[in-house]
Amino acid sequence: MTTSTRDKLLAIGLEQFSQRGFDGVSIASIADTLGLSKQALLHHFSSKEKLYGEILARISGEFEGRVAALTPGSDTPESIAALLVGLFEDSQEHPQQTSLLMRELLDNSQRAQRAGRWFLRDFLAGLIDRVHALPIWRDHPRAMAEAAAYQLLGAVNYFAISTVTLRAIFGDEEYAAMHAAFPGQLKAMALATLSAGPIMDSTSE
Amino acid sequence: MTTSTRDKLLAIGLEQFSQRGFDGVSIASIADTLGLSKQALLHHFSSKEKLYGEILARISGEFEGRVAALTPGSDTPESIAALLVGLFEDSQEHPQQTSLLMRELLDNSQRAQRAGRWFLRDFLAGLIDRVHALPIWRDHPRAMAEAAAYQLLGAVNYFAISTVTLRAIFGDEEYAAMHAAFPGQLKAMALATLSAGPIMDSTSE
DNA sequence: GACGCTACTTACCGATTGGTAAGTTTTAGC
DNA sequence: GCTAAAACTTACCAATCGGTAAGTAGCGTC
Repeated sequence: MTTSTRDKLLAIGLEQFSQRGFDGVSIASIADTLGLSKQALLHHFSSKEKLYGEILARISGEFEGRVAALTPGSDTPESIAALLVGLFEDSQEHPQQTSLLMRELLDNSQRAQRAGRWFLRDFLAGLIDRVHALPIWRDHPRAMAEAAAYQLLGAVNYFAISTVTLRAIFGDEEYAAMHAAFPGQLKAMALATLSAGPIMDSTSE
Repeated sequence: MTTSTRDKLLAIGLEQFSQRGFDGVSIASIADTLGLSKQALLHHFSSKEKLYGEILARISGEFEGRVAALTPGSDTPESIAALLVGLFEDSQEHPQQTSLLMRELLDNSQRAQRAGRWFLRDFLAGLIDRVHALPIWRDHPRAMAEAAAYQLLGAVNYFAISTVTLRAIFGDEEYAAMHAAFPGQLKAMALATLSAGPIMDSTSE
């Protein structure tokens, strides 16, 4: 059960980057946590960007892997709702990864555009495909399935990064109750939305 | 229509902080954009934290003000759905503010906890109250209304910060279609969720 | 036991950071 | 038109940033 220094650096990097962001963390801080000099870190990763890039590549890989594992064959509102609940559980098990990906979303105009790395792309396309393949959605514009899928995704991810704030606002007990109610409500919302199908809104903006 | 230097600094600070975060922006960069020295900035705001704090205080104030203005009297699923659509439109009109508040949510364990500033608190409590006051929700635990309200809020805010990424993934046309479909789908999802009421889920985790 | 490789260390670098000190220009009030 | 405050400037500072250079300690291999 000996973890390599390299892996420890990746783990601590994820922890610190997820909490304070790329610019908020110095490589010296990461190395210090392990009792190493920052040059020890630079020995394993030639630059700060490389370290961050590898952390990001790993978690987007894990993310896609977990999502692929969750995917069953048939497509019903129930199966997609179950996938979203699975996604919620994932986000709770890996809060640091969820936070880092959210930061990446906020920073996208700079880092990801340059790196050409869009971790969301394949996953999102798959999710939307499955919604759009449902009988009720099939004959309407794909954009409606996109909007609905992204709304459901947002419901999950926004909650996942709000733990600290919600605990502070509501207190531990109330937060625990909210957390317990979340998957059931999520399932209900997903089912209601997906079963109802797209709505041609008459009130335009 | 002469804007004071102070206000210009606040505006540019918001722009830059929302894009690159607190640690990603130097006060020199903000001052430079106005063609001023960084000490000119420090003349108006005694420190970087003070500048950031005032930006945050202003937008959370504006945010609460706009929400308060949106609030009608009666409470129906329709009125709450309309409020959420209004919130969506707000988030599109003020993307920088939405991004900064999202960053604040991610950083909460450090900055806001120290400052004791919880911009979400009153707004969230109000939103939840209104959901929980609906006849279908009234007799069930408040935690269920909390979960549902936060899910709907997440659907709005997550989309609002994803503009750059979604444009890059889907292209401008597809994004425009998705954007156009969003408010209608949001309204549908809110209506379906709020009208259905809380669901006592039999499948526990 | 010289070899090379991996895993580090100390020493150092220029650039940038937030912030202080002290002065100068501009504006407004009387 | 003197005065004082407000709005700046240049000069400077210690600390920290990411990164380079040049080692050194340990370790298996032949």
